[in-house]
Amino acid sequence: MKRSSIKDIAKLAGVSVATVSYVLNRKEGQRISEETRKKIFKIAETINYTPNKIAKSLKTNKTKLLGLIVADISNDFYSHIARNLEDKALKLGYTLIIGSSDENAEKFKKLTELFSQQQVDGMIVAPVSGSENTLENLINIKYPIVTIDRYLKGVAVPGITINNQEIAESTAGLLLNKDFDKIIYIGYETELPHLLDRQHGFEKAVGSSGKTVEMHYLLVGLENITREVHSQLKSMLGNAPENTALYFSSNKLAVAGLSYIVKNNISVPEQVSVVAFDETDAYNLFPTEITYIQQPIEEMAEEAIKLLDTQIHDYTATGKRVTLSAKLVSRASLKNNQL
Amino acid sequence: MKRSSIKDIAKLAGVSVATVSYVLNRKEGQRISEETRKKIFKIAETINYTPNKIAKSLKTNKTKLLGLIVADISNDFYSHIARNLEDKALKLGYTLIIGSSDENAEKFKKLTELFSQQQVDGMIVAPVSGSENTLENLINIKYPIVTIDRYLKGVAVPGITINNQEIAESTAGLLLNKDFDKIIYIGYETELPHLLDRQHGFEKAVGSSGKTVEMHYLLVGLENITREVHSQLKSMLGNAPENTALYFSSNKLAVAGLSYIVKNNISVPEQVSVVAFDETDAYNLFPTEITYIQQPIEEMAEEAIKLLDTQIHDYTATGKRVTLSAKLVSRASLKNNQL
DNA sequence: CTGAAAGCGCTTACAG
DNA sequence: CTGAAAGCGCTTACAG
Repeated sequence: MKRSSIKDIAKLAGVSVATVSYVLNRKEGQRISEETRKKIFKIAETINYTPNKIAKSLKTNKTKLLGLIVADISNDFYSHIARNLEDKALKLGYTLIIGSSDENAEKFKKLTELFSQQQVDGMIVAPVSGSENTLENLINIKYPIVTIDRYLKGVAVPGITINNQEIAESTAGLLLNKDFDKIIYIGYETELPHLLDRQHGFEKAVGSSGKTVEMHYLLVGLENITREVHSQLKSMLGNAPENTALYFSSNKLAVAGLSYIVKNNISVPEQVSVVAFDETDAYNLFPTEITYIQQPIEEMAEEAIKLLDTQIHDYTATGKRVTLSAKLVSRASLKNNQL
Repeated sequence: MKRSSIKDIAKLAGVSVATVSYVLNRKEGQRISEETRKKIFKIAETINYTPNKIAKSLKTNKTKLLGLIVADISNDFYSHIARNLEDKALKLGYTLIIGSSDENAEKFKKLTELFSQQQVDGMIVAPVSGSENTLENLINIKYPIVTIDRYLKGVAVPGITINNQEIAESTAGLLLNKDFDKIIYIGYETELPHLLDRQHGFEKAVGSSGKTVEMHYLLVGLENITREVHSQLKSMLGNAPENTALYFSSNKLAVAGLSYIVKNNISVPEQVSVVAFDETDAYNLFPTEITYIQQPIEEMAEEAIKLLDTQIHDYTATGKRVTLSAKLVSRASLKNNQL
């Protein structure tokens, strides 16, 4: 594979590489005569010139590359985040490098190192438990970083979050007002603040209601989440539950839980009402339309890129956080959902 | 953001940059005295040195970056492909840049240009209709390319495919042998060879059986696939279908179709048997376990990376194609599925 | 209106 | 065992 360079064009046009560079970068319209401009463009086209951004990057210290670290790109939520980020990034001339951390702090660190070596202009990350130090080191050297979805306690880095606690609290309130005989909460056992926020919001509503709710916590990143959820539901619901509400704090948990419901012919919302955090196409295959909490993914992506771009051009470690609002999409899986 | 360079280390260690480079790259174990080696490593660590791969790339003409172009990264199938490619690539020291073409030849071309400017060492692409020229130009300059999932007619480029025609034919044969009163095929109206292969395989089996099958074709990349499939099924199935079989040629079509079935309380497989190409988590929420054709995604990713790596190290435009086998996962949605 | 030259951070033959 | 030097393909003050 042989690539042509600015030098080749210069030689063919009988001008200096400087001139070629000026023309190709469309700088200072008046600088170069229209004649040479035309000649240069034509030659560039005929020899099929593509600029070497690597060389440019070395000189300008900008790569126009952005690193994205998610927990797992094959997860619905993150692949949609990635897709939206890709679009927004492209608009500002950035290209995305994507890596999956697998909820592993060591792998997370490796990815940041990799990205840093590739000289990405900035990173958008969904940090994992135990990656506080990694993030802090990046902040210390003023590497432009923005968190998305998640954040870490005590680490002052700009980022995008949603109103986790608030939306969980109001949703819980909705459930508590509907006089269910039993409310079951299926969430994660985790240190991740954004998940704890959701949990605390839920608990707060429960506390002030004076009612009891069965809370169940599963480990984040569990191998066989489905089996785990099934066995939990089996002991809690049995085969003939009545007037019960089920709250899932992620779409993965919801899919696992709904598959149990389907397999056991439990009817929704007659026997069990269901509310879930986050959406997924899978809901469409469930007999009842699922009530879920919808995150503003496109907006999150837009704000994340905007915030990162700002950091790149003018680094100020303010730890500015943007909070967006998730909303409850009320559908048939929640009884009397018009109330 | 201030980064330290090899020069900083050289100065601190009182040696030349050449020496530092040799040590850090662990070349020729004997060359440098153990003493200086240790000193250099220590200094590198204390000043937190990260190599600038951009500079290295400029010199070595290798970036260790791979470009991946899929139709849409938020699509289940492609996000899983991407995830597996990411893992395999990392093992060989490559990092993935990902872009979505949206089935748009112009966007596909733009992405290849972008990747080429970023000097990716090679590309893994799922080409779109109309991108023959783009691919050919890349091949002409001997850019290492591997196709995955799809391929294009008349373009000799190495790639990974599955036995599309064969698996579609044998699956169709299975359906035709089960004396359904009606068999309905829902596929795509497309020029994409891999999809045509599937269609032709299906048609071949139908032809040799002497039976009739209702074939329906939808445009690839349709905006509202769900509505379209619903309206098709409404006219073909009505509300009380009997002894009917439904074949979907992608997971997206299947999800659309199954949501119709769910909403209309049609029972599977009692009234309608269902077979789909490709899988998705969503199947878990459907009351009956879905019979589907499973592609060997991990193996496809492994072979793609291997093939591309080979091309990168020794370019020979042989157009070598690797064909892997998809297999039918037989479950309850197909009546008498033990036969 | 245009060119010569330095320099971005590395690698690597070559010389000693 | 180690260093001086060229060069990868660009950009950009500076000089004319």
